[in-house]
Amino acid sequence: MSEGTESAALAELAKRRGFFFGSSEAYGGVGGFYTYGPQGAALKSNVEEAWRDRFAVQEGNLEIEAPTIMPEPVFEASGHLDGFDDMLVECAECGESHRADHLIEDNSELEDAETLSPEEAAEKIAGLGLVCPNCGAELAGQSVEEFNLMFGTNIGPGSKTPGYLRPETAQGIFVEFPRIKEYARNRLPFGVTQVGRAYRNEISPRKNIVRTREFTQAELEQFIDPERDEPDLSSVEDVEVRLYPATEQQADDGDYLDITIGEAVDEGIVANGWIGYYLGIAQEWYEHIGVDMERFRFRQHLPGELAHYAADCWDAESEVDGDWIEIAGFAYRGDYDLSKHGEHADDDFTVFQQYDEPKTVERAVVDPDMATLGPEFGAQAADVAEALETLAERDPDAFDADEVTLDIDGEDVTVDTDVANFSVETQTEAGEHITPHVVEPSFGVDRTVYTLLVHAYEQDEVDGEARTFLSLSPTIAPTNVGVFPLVSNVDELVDLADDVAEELRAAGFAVVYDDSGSIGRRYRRQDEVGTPFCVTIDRDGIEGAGDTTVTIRERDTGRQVRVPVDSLVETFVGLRAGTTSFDDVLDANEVVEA
RNA sequence: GCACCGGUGGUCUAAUGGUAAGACAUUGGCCUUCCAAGCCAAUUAUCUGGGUUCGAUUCCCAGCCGGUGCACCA
Repeated sequence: MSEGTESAALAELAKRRGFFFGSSEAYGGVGGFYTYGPQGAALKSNVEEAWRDRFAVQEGNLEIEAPTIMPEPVFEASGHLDGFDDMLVECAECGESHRADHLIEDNSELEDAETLSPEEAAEKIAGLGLVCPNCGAELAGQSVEEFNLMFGTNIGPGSKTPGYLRPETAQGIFVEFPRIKEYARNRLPFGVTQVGRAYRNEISPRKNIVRTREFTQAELEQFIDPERDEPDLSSVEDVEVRLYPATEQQADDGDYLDITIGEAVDEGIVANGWIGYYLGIAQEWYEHIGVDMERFRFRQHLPGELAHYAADCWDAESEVDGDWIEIAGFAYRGDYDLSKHGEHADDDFTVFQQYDEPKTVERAVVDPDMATLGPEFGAQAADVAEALETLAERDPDAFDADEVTLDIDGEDVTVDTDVANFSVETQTEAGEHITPHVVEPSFGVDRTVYTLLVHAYEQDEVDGEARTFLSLSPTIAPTNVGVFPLVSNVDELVDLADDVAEELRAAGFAVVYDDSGSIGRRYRRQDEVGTPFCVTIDRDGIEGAGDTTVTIRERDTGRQVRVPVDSLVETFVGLRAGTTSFDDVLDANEVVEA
């Protein structure tokens, strides 16, 4: 396919065949929201299930499901609210957008420009005669636009409890960390996954389901002790990946690096072993579900591209119409998330790590005599006691004197040293509280579905007629099997086809039964939704001596094989799981000549 | 959000200041055939609002939706 037409052709097919289409079209439509039709919903569900199996079940990770709405303080802690009141002003000359509040603060005495209304900010800009930092043009007269990337709402009656639709599923995991760590029995490392919706009020949704305002993420937060926990790379060290490191992107003749995970980690190209581990798993998973690995790469974020908290980040990218789209991100987030919640929330976001050997330490402690401090200092007594403890840790020598001087709310207070009951004790420390670091593989499910569809979209020619088909993997194809009586006016064929469809459905397959029109037309319908196999019941199969047989047709090649009807379920179980290939079925049965 | 372009049955296209044509698809019937067969019939459309006009799907304005570029994507 030539560039630029692939996604258009797919969008047309997606609408017509029930994969996805714009939502609420009956009411004029709404930007950035899509509805998955029957085929799309099934495909997406299969992708999610495949992800869940690989990243939660196979890894022994813990899956949770948190609400999509969380109260405001969560996002104060996470930093998502910072961008809430951002004001943008666009230069009419060069088109560059600037943060209006920052411009004003940089050029005036004002320090809280963020609190201005957009109208006030626009007046300030005009009043101060501000110019575009990029090209120097006057900004006066330009309107100031406010943008909120989070959807806000109110929780309960009235508007006393503001809340937001989560802009990423990750916060649901971080916020519940104190309880999850208990569930995990306080033993690092452990991973927590969540598949769910996230919401961003995008300024400009684009490229159909690639950037929407409501989307599905599959996220994994791997919690580790950076001092102790190393991933076991043995299962992925030989996995070959195509890397596009920052150094190559910056080089004039930058190129991809085809390399194994083991080498990439050894050579420090992928600096963190955990990131390397998940790149390897992701590589295999994408291949398994049918991403075209010739149109796939891992691209490292450039230094300027990194979020302020991320030490390193790699994106999985797939190629569509000549553009690369981000379909997953693998970020080393350090202890940023849990530290932030630890500071803002009441709960404890640390894990107690026991030392291999308990440590013996000498520690200066005080045991203030409150019976004396209470009457003497009244309401300040507790502060005095606390100040004594702090002083003991910081400057034990101060207790050598007869009295110590403390700073209580800016006031010097003198206390007899005796009252403090100062001593140096020998203590045994069994371990320490650490804030776990986070490695975050985060997958965009919708973009993965889109990639699968685009990469599966193929056209060929059968008997001089163009044919369109989706070469989806049997593992994730939304419809597993089409079942057709060759003709619809022979009761024996129709009855047997009904029985076959029913039996396959009972065995857990998504089956489409179709007896309308010509057989070729029915094959084409299934080709367009990527149904990998069709079963046709014909006269040859039910007449004459011997077992009743039917034919199975393979979507991509049109090859057919005649198999006993009794073997269908077993055959399709193998074909769907990928443990049997169609060639295996051909070898074991009678091939039908075209 | 800005700029440019576009919006006609389910889909893809045509045409038009005088009430919309075709293909494919869909449904029913005939036929019964392993790759979109044929024949007969049927269903289905001018994005929304305002303006100009005797009359607007057509021209103008605004909005909505989509595409592309810019910006944004924490």
